[in-house]
Amino acid sequence: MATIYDVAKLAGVSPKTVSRVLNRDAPVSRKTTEAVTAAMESLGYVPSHAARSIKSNKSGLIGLITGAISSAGEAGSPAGLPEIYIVQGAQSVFENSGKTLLISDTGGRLDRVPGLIRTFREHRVEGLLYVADFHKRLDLVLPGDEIRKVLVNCFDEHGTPAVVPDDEGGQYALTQRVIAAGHRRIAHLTLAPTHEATRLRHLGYRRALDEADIPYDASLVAPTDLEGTPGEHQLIWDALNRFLQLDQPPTAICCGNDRLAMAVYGILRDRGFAVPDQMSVVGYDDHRLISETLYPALTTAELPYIAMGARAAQLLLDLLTNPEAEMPETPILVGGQVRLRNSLSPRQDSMDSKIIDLKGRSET
Amino acid sequence: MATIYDVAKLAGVSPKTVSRVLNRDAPVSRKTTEAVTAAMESLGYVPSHAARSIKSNKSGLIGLITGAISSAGEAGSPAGLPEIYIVQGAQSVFENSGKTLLISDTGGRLDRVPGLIRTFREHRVEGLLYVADFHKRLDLVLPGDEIRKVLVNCFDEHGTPAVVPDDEGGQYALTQRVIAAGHRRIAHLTLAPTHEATRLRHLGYRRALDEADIPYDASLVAPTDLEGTPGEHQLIWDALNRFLQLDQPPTAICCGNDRLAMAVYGILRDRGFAVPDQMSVVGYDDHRLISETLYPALTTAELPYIAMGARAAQLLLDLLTNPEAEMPETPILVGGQVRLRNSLSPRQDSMDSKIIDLKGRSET
DNA sequence: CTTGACGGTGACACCGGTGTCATGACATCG
DNA sequence: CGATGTCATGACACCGGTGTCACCGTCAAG
Repeated sequence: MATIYDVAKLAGVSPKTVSRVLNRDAPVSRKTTEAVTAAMESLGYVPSHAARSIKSNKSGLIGLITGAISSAGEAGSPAGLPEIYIVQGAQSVFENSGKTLLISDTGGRLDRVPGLIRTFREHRVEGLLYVADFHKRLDLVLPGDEIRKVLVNCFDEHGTPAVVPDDEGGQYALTQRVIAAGHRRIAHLTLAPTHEATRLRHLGYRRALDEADIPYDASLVAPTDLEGTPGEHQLIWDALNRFLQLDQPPTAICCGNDRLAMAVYGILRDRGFAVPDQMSVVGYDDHRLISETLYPALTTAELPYIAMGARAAQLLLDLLTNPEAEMPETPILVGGQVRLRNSLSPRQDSMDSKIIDLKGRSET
Repeated sequence: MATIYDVAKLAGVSPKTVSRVLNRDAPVSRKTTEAVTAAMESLGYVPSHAARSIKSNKSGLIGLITGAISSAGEAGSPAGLPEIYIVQGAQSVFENSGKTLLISDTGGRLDRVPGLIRTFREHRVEGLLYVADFHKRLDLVLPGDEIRKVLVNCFDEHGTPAVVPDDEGGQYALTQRVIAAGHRRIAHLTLAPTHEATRLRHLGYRRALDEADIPYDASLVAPTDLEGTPGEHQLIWDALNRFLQLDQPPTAICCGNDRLAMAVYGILRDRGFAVPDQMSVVGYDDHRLISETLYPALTTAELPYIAMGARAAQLLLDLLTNPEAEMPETPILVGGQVRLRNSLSPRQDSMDSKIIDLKGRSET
């Protein structure tokens, strides 16, 4: 690989002058510039990032740690492949700022993190993004203060800057839409109760009910702890069965995520319920592979992964550029859209006239 | 960030001795080693990759170009997010060889590739993987011979080393299983005819039919050109409708991928066909998010993305380690498993007694 | 005509490691 | 006991760039 000395010799100038042409940091005569440019061209010269960075002490690298890539492969990963979208959002922001992303994945094993951090430090990364596979609290041992860090899709107790989805607000907005369609018996088939998202989304669900003066009914709520395990279909089947045998069965079901909704479609139809005519179903995530392909297409709340990645990248850049920038004390919430599709239909059941209650009520 | 000089001063030795302790490339007394190690520890010293690589002229970096990350975000990406699995497979191999992956994505725009290559060359990457979003031929302008390249999930006309899925063999094995379950009227709902995978899988489908002496019936084959477009459901609906109105309708449907199978589930049920009792359905890809979650779970052929990524990484390492290594002339085929799940059931239809034909016939 | 400013250029040191070679202290061996 | 070899260590140059400073013209202002 050609060096700056090769270029200098070929152009008949000093290396420093070549450097000046490269960086345009001092006046160079037009004639010299042309000679140097021609020499670079003919040698296929590309400056060495390594040589630059030892001198400048700036690597221009950002480290990103994720479990997405590996955890995606094996069964039991609860959220599918979302982290990739986060990476995408971050990529686009960094690319425009001349930073290069160094991506490593944990292979799903947290004990690999120290090794990855070590590699990052060898490369003198300027900042670090840690991306979790689903919204969670964690207690990682991340490197000291010399590297700026931002957590994405997770948060810790030490006040590390973090960007997370607005699960409460998302479920609230989605449930509002279900209510607006006339439903008042709305089931909530949640994810595992230990998930942060489950807790927050349930709060949003209840807030929407409260605002519509719909009494909360615990018998309309069921968790589906297991994810990706063989017993999962049975668990969902049992939960649905309980809903359907209630005196006043639900007319709509909010599912913890799109994947759950996909399973619910199959089971409902197996039991002779048409979606959405006899039962409306909504999901969460807007995992398009599912939400757009299911028949009928699924109404769902967007989990704004791309925006989260971009927001986190922007935050990290701000922290790097402006050392005095105030670190956000609490996680930054990123909200998503409600995607209305065909799986949510106005309530057909005309026996129940309580729908009148809803009229005359304007949005809060 | 501490340097080797800081460590040397603290330990009371020369920088070169610290270097020896780091690399264990010359004998160092136990006492000195301990002093140096302690100094490194207390300073939090990590050697600079940049300084090492200018001297050694080896970066230890591998560049990977993908459209996965970005193309995943927008609608219309045919294959979902598969490239990530390829990245995973490659990651695991490189990690064990001390290589670090530099990942860039095209944002779905091929015109960005030259810029990415330029960045890679600045970083002096030793090798390059190009990962396509689905099996295709392409004609990329990749950098010259100084960088070793391997194409993954794609191939070109210039004999660039490539690793691709064995679509023909996969569809063949899958169709064999469908036949073994007793089906003889087997529809094939393909992807867009322009896809390489479509052509190859169709060959596999026909080979399996031929070997079982089942005559090929063109009326059992329909393409679904559009993917991810609004008219898609309608197109699938029409194709299924034609199948079902045949004199001898199919008892099993091979779908071009799992996504298509998911849509077929919904439409079949809408029309009152139970899966798999009245119609067996199989997919392709083994996209677990779909195949394991659909109800009933989907029989499908694995698209061995992880293995492809690993194979490509291994090939690239071989080419790097052994400069004389022979470059494979034709793309390397990687085969996958058939995943048997509940969507394929033995043919129930007892009116048709041709099933007898199959008895007495042992596998070929 | 002298002086100073500025355009244009090169010599040289330095960034943080590593390869090469030299050196001193011992241990081994004939 | 001197020659030789090994262990342990350091001095120094070098990798490929860039910051600093000095230098030489030229041209305009005083």
